[in-house]
Amino acid sequence: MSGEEDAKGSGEGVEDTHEAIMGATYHALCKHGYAHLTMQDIADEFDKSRPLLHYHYDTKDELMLAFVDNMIGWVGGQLAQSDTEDPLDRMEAYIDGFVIDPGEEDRETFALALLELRVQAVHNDEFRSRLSRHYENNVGTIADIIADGVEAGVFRAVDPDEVGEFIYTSLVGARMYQVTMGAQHASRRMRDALAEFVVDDLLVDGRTTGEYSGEGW
Amino acid sequence: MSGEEDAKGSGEGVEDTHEAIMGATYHALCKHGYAHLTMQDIADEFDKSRPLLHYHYDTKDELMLAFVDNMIGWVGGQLAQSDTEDPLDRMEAYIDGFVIDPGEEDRETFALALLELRVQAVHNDEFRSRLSRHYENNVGTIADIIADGVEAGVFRAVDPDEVGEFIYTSLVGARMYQVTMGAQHASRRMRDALAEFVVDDLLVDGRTTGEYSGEGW
Amino acid sequence: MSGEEDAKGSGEGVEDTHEAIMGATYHALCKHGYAHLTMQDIADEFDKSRPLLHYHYDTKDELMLAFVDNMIGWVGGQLAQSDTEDPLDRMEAYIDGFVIDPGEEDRETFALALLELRVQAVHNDEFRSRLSRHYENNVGTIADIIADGVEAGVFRAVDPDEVGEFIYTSLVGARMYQVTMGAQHASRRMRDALAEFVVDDLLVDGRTTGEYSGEGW
Amino acid sequence: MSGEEDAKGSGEGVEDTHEAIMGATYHALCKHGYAHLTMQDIADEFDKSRPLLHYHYDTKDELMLAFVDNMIGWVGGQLAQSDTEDPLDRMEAYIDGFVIDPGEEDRETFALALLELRVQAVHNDEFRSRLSRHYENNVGTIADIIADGVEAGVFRAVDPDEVGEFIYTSLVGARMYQVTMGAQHASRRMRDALAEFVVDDLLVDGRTTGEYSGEGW
DNA sequence: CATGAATGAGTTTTCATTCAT
DNA sequence: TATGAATGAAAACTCATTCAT
Repeated sequence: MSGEEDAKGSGEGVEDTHEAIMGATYHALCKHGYAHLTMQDIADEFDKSRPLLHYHYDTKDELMLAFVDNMIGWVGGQLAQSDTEDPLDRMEAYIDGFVIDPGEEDRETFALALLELRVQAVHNDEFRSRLSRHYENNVGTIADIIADGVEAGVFRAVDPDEVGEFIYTSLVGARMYQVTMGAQHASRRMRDALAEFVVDDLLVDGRTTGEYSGEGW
Repeated sequence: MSGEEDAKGSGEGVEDTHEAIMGATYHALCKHGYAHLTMQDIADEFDKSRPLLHYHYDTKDELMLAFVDNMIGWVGGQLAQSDTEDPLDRMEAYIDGFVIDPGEEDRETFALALLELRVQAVHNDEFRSRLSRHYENNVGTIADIIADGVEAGVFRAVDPDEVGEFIYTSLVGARMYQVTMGAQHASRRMRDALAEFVVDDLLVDGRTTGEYSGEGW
Repeated sequence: MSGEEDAKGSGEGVEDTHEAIMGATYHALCKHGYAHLTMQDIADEFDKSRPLLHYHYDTKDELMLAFVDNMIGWVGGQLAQSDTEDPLDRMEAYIDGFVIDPGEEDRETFALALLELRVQAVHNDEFRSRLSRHYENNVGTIADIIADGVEAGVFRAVDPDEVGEFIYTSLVGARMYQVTMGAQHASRRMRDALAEFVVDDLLVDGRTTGEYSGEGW
Repeated sequence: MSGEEDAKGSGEGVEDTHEAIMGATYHALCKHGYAHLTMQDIADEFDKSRPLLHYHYDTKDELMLAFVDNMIGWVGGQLAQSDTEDPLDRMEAYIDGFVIDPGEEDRETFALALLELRVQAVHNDEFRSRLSRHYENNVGTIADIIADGVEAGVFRAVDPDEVGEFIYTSLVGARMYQVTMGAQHASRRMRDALAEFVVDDLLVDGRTTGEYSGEGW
């Protein structure tokens, strides 16, 4: 009987608690913003006491660093998925991944959290080294898609890194506009603009991305 | 008139002091980041004491709000200049205005300060309303250039607002990548990419922007 | 008998654990000092966890009190030994017992621990009553030696308690100087001075303590 | 008019506050002991707020260090006085300075405070270097008296440093016994014993210190 | 016995703000 | 204006102690 409890109760208990702290940190960050985030704010989003945060993470900095890793890992998991081989489809999936439609508050909130960390990174070397690698991976992912497309003859011969960075930073810029200024649909308008000006331009032959304003490419 | 009030004062002293506080705030913000910015940090960049800041601005929030207005005014002054009528030249000037080359630390620092404020805006309505208008102006400026170009027959018929926002948010995204992650030349690469994929595409007829990688268009 | 109580226990396990805790407390006290001593510090010198300390001693105060008793018992054991009857030899042994030569770090450390407890005693009645008795015993021991010497006609007729306290407090003062201020050899210099000014003076007749600076009396 | 106010109001204001903090620290230290001394305890002995302590001394350590210097300075002032040239009188004054009679609670309290700091010095290099110099001065003072006495032919030829350290450490040992264990009169008994066994022995010729138990030598 | 997890009560420290001058 | 001194509120962090297992 107690064995059963152990298996559930303490088996993953620590990991559960760590996850709970990460979640509490996430919610507190979104609610208060990095600049005003206190350990108390995090504890308030947590069903445990404030000192417990220090039991698991010695300092606030250490906790925030773990949080950065956690956020990155989360995003990394999202991007990895791709169930198709077609470069155009993969590019579509990649770009669509940045679109946040009204009502998707969770995703907007998440994007904001990442943005907050990104700005802190300027003043925090540990943050920067982690996020820097993360953003390079993001650029690398789209660059790989482009490279594959070029090789497959789907895209004209362009520098995958340059165009990849162009697409990525544009998407991030639009998302920031949407998230910080409440510019609704900005990320979707960016998707459409990229389809028209970039993807369409990359396509060899007469293939086009079709209607840009609709859901499908 | 203000001289009348204070016979022994220095006439423009108040304005000077306000300017000095804005400057100190700017330097302190860049050095410490919004999250760790204290009134003492600001006073340290100033040759006056901490209480004097409160003499001029009742609270820190009020000071920061004044600082936001100050920053926006500064930028506004920059963008207004345009000594040509040619839409292509004006677009070139607009886009080039976002390029920050290595060594231009002042401009990078300034972009960072603006970015810090932008992120705070999410949690501060006063900030947001001010910055929101500012960013709409920025988009409006490039949209006007495009509209003029379309009307002049230089650019093909596109929606000026959509393309303007595309260009603007892309530029800001690239600048953020450069500023926060130390991605050198990111803003210049964005300029080149926009020239190739957007401006070139907009041009009616055989006109092109020529060499994208060089200094001139 | 205690084995009966705990069939699967290790017989003297409890005592062993108590001894281990006392040892850990001793090492932790010497390393960190009473003022900064934490239960964690003690647990760190132990191969067991912090809560186990509370299993054996309800509170920190209780543990420290047990530690005081332990320290006193330890010292008591040392002083009891005396394999001679000659008062002069016994006095020599007593005084020499306070000499700590360079390299005898263990004894210096021990003296320091006792000193720390002594100072705490000022603010802790329980400590004081225990240590007070202890120090009275120490004074009593040397007083007895003197009394025996007087009775045996070896020492001239002095008040054993007064001279005993003089010798004892002087030795402790010198040891403190050595231990707290790093005054090497201070305890040995005290031994020599006591031999010259006190013991020599006490001796009846032409007997002298001989060379003071050497090992023997 | 305002000049008058300044001269009194703010002229010595800072020094007054510093002195008040030192005084509050002293009282709090005596009341609670170093091990349990908190900034709050100090503030409680002070008519100002807790943060003000940090305004004047950045950290608790810094405050305590200033306190050590303060204590030493205090003692230094006491010892410096000597209105006679006679070595024997000066030695009498020196030794008597260590006697604390019942009722002299202030002096007992002061001795305790110094003792607390002394024990902390073992774990605090800054404390130790300061106190070490202080104690060397104390030994040096009595050694000088002895040297003068030897030169003047009042004392027989002994090593002033050795005998000085003997006298000094003995006095401190007795005072510690009195202060920590409540051994009333211990310091006075030490005075008498030193007079009988040491001073008397040092005197050349038939001069003696006379009755030891009375006030005069 | 033994421990990882958890917590309440404190401790030092920070900081925006105010006050007396 | 200008500032040194002062403070209330809250911040991060510590620590003895307890609890569930």
